[in-house]
Amino acid sequence: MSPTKEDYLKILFELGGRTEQVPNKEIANRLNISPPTVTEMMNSLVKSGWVAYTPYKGSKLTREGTEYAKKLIRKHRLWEVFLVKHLGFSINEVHTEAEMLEHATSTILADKLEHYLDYPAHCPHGGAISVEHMDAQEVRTLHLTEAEIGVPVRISRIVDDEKLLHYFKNHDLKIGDPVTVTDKDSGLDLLTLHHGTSNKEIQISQTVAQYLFVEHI
Amino acid sequence: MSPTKEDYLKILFELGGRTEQVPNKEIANRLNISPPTVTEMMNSLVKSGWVAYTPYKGSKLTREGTEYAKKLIRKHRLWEVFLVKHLGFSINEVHTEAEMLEHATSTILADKLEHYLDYPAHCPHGGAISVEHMDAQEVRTLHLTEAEIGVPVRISRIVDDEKLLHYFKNHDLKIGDPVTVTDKDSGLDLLTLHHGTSNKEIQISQTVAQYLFVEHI
DNA sequence: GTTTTTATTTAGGTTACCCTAAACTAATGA
DNA sequence: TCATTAGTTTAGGGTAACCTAAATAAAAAC
Repeated sequence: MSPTKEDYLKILFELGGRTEQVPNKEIANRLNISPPTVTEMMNSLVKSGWVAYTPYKGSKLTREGTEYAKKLIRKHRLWEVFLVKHLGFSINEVHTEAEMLEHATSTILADKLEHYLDYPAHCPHGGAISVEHMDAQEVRTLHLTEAEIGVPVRISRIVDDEKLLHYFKNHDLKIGDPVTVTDKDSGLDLLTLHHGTSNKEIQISQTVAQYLFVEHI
Repeated sequence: MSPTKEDYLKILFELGGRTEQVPNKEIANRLNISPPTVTEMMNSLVKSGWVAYTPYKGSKLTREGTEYAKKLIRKHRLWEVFLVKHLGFSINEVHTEAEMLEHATSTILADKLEHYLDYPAHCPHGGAISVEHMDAQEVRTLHLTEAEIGVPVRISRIVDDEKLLHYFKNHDLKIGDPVTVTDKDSGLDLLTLHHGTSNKEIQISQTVAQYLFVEHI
């Protein structure tokens, strides 16, 4: 498996490719790659058994593909913990570094690293590290956009993407913060929150809010 | 720079490409690649300024190429220290892991890692870590094959290659051991040593002895 | 139920990195 | 010095991963 193909599997996972068919365009957007290249790659991933692909519909991960993606994400998150806790990187810096390291990490190395880090439960962005917990976390958590108006929730995870992390930092939102959605305006793509700790009103775009995960308190 | 090209620079450095012209065949052998591929790659490395290449003669690193190679070797050795000291890998296992990690390591990451490891002087195979020490080490140390008969020396460095490390382990040779060359037979490709710590006679092939470095005691 | 728009695919092309077979240089040795 | 051999290069070819432009399919809008 090449780093390139690993990236496709991971993105597919992050876009919900375990349960739903992910359209080519979304993958193309995320990876900054042209749609024809995605089609080509999907055919190749189908041949090696990682992906089930329906032309004009989209791609889903096979069971093997899902397992592979989870292992990659585990490696990614383990490195993030190491980089933040031991090397002193800031949460916003680690994504790019971990993105490179994950492809250069054998299973043995990941296991030894996990032991060294004393089996952390979550990465600095709140994502579950153990392959078993990843699914459980998915069940418990919901997208901020899905939270009901007036129901208090707690931010439990942020999809780790450099730009997104900056956006949330600029809006004073971080993991563990209690928030309550007070208004949703789809036309303006706006979501209004009451921020529990600062007691302030915060407005963020719904598009971006999709990448914030919350849990019921 | 691709990992592939980085490997070419590193091998060139290890084969003495700072000072001498390294023939294509040696590179081809080391990387398990066909000679025409090496020619092609050298032309490409010349174009980007890393290598000076004389057709039919061989390749030398430019100053920039040498600097680049040293930085890679530094990253490699830093990871080896981490893998052995903190993750509990054995000396023989770390080479392959470090070989992958080095290409995925930014300068910032290497710097932070070095700080975390408390600025180690040598990798587990005895190789100098700081770019400045690498040259100094070269001046001080000599190939075991160059050691004079009867003059006691100490093993200071082993080129870290999986097969070589196994070979030396099988012959009970490790870093720090005092040895004295008692005989050299070029016809049989044999080198006979008196091993200071065990007080035994050890015979190893001269071909392999080229990868053992020693210092005068 | 057409038409228009959007998404996807096909076709054809590029670069990086690898290969083998054949041609050519350079070194060796009779 | 000329022939043989060892090493290198040229020629031609392959796959992976990207691209753009054009064709086609599906979804949305009228």
